[in-house]
Amino acid sequence: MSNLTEPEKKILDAAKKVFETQGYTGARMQQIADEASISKASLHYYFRSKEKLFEHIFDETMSDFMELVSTWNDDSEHWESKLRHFIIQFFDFLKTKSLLFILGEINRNPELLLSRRKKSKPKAKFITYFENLQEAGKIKPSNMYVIYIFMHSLCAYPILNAKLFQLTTGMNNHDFEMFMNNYPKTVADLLINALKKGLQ
Amino acid sequence: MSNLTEPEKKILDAAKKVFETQGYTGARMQQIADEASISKASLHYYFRSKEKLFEHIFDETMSDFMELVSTWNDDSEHWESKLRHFIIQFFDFLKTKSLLFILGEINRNPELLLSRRKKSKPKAKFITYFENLQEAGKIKPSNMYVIYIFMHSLCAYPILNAKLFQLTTGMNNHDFEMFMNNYPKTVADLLINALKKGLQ
DNA sequence: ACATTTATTGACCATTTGGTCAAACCGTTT
DNA sequence: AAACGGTTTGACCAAATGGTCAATAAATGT
Repeated sequence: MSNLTEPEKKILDAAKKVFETQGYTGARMQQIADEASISKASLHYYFRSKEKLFEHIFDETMSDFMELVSTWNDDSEHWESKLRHFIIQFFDFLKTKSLLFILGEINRNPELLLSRRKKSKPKAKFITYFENLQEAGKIKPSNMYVIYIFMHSLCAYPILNAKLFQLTTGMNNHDFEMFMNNYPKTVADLLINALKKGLQ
Repeated sequence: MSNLTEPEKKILDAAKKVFETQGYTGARMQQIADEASISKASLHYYFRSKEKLFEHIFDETMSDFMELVSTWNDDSEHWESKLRHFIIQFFDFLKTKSLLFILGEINRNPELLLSRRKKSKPKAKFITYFENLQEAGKIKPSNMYVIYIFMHSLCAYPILNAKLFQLTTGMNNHDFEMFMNNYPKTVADLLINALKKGLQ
């Protein structure tokens, strides 16, 4: 249950849209107000400054992202189907949220990460999960940091870079969409194969 | 041999630095002028407007990028060492040039790609190169578009996302640097293995 | 019905920012 | 040394932008 009022939600939705496409410096308070169908003065009534509003959006997007990637509970599901489910979920998430926004803002102002540091776990649950499986002899030895980074890269980059991939491969929108429909399965196959046979 | 004068080069270097860290909307003409140690009026003397200057930088960065990824000449080198060399080269390139800048600006204004479209090849040479190898029976059948996207993702994303990976894995700067030193070899191994054994 | 608090907004302000321009500067030619 | 073309810059401008505020309107309490 959100503790936000209706107008606050409306504003945050509008702000998210604008910040994610234009970035902090490119976003205009007037545009956010228009998107939320209120006056600029009202916008300032609810959120004191552009900076405060931005922090809200950034923290929320970042928080959603961190929550997803750190969710790796040790339930009864078999690791293989667990991994497949996660990858599907990850793709759905990435298609909605703008990871490019986060990366861009971190690049612009690396100190943005400091506020998040305290709230994050020291080691991704993903890594300990598979290290445990490995110690139990259920999968072959691999550097789980590598697997972790492989998974993220293979999932995130094709979405961030979709336009450029279309350009360099010569695929049109439709072909690329078809291609991407089948892509998550391909990624899952590769990772499962790597885990079963070991990377190094 | 560049056909640019000395002051033009100095300005473009300064502008590149500013645009790549701040983005188009965040970049300030005054900051570029300061970085190039000239007055803002001089800056406008050489490049009529911020837009013109931006187009120069964007096109140059984009052009360098396209040139690298489309360079895949069919020389005598064995495909395996060729791939290893390319990956090393690709990493070096990505560490220098700001791909995040390009992706961010394309996201902000997708029409930026239209100007580049005519100059790009319809199909990356990488893909035809390996499709030929496959037809010659030297490697196992794979979808080369998948291999292409895998390679790009595994190379580019860990560099774009370095800060966030450090945060979620709990590695410090030094550990992450050590890790990334060995990473290109790991990527090459994976891709070569996939090509030798076939993906699907 | 009246008073009080909460929302909403048009008008306005100070600052920033991309861009201009006339004047000064400098090396070369005549 | 005067004239000339290219270069440099301080001073300036118009537009854009984040933010403020007094006035008004709507909701809420008594």
